[in-house]
Amino acid sequence: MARSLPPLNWFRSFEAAARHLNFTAAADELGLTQSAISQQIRSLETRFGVRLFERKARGLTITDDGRKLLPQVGAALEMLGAASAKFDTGPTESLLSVATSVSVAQWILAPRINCFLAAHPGVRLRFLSTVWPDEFKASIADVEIRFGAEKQVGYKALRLGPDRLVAVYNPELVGESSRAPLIETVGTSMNWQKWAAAAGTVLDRSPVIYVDNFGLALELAIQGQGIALTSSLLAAEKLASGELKLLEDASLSNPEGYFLAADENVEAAKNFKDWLLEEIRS
Amino acid sequence: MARSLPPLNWFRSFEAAARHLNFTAAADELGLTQSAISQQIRSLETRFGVRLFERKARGLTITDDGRKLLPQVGAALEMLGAASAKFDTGPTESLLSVATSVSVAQWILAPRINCFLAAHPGVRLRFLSTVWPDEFKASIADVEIRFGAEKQVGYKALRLGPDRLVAVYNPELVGESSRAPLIETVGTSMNWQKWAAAAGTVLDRSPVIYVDNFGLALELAIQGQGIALTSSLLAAEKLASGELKLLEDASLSNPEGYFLAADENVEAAKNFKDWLLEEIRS
DNA sequence: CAAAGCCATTAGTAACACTAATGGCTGAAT
DNA sequence: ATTCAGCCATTAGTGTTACTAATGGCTTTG
Repeated sequence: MARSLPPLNWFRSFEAAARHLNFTAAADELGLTQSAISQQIRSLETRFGVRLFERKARGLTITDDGRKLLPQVGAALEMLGAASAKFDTGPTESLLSVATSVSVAQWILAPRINCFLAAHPGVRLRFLSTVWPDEFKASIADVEIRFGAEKQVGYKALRLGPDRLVAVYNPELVGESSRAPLIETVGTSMNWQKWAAAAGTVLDRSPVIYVDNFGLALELAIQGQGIALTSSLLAAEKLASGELKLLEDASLSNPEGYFLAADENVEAAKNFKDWLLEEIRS
Repeated sequence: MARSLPPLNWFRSFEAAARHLNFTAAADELGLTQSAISQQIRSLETRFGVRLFERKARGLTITDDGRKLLPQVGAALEMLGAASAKFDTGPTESLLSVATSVSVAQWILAPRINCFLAAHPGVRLRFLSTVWPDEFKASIADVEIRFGAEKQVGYKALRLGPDRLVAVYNPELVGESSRAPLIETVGTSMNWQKWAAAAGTVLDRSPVIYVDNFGLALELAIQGQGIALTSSLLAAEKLASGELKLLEDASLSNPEGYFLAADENVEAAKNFKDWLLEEIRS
């Protein structure tokens, strides 16, 4: 997104034309003239330097380039359409819904959830897993645990912690060798360069594996696939048990982390929140 | 998409302002003036009838409505950016993108990925994790592993298997007691009723925990949280090692499973596909 | 208290996004 | 073979939009 994007109307016209394979029909659908559609598509083609449609006597055929462009444009338009519409909140059932990052589900909740259930008999749980913050799931859940930066979450959300960025490896499988592949998590402001700077060391290689959540990075480390930059919160038990070790004992404060928010009007949600905060504290 | 969408530039300005929480910084980033940003945000707020930001003396805070809007707008912008970037003359890097169900990432790929990397030195990996099939990630990935039913995936996709629906528990933590909580995975056509019918047994209780992917069900079982209905493909190693046991030795054919598709024009993707099919076979 | 930070508003205008009209090309129908 | 229909491309015109520079208001900081 370094340069400006074409106007949204160009994309809309492209998507409609691709569906109808006919500028005139697309124009009818969008309430424009055929001329406008023709000009927008030509502008888009000029901008991208490719032909998006072949013009035939009775309409269009889409080119390979046009076919490539279509899924993302279609999805983006749908997303912006949904974003512009109001969401319906589904009726809340007696079931406690927890929208949670898959990483937290795997490493924090899965080992401990029996304690919560034992302390609150009769409560049933529904987990809604997310890789990235998911507003739809959050809007229908009673509790949300999301990954992100503090300034992007509500002031009522509490960060789960302490949580720092650490480099971990499995000493049994990787050994003390520092030649193991580097594993980096994308989608955060942290990376191996920053860790190395904080550790006062120099990286002699680039990461080999990129993942999009700290939980998978941690799993790969445990499986001996390499040295992973991940969250100390997630890795806490494995570090305490010695199954994982810190590389260089260096850790970084991480602006992104896991934030917990609960619907204070739902008793079970409040209980869950209190319980989880206590679990992490101890 | 019944009515026209706001201009794309409004969404861009909104996203930048939400990131910076400062119109002036957003303006600098987008190469516009603060005035333009201010007007665009106001126009967007007027259009939606909600306040997206609270204005403070030293910048902004984002409202709940703004927070709701942000992820979809961010994702759509990223999509359109990626779609547009495809037509820039950027050389494709030697990074193999794998869009994969989190369950397969955790249970199948994480323990084995070193074998692939060892056999193909120089290949770097980027994992794009999904809970549900994600067309965007699939469209930008070289390999896709998706959960679903055969009739919903392309004819070229191969099912990973054999894979049946099994009920598993951790004998060490749960013991032989059949009073442990039931864990059920939603989003498939299978459930505890069907399993019981196939096993010729009767359920005397309802599930306590619902999860939305087989991988988390399996994790909960291993952690001793109960008896989980999950995929035999995912559970294979834990069953072979005895860490998990089958309840009643009953298993069901499952119409939903994990399907693998690779871009045959990408050498590394073909290699990955061949490797994974071989791994699962052995 | 003065200065800095930062948003809101106004007036002005270049650029854009469309329309109506016209023309060119191909395929279908006779 | 000829005519007609379908449908895209292009042009000229113009109303609207999207921006800028300038200014003002309010709060916070030093």
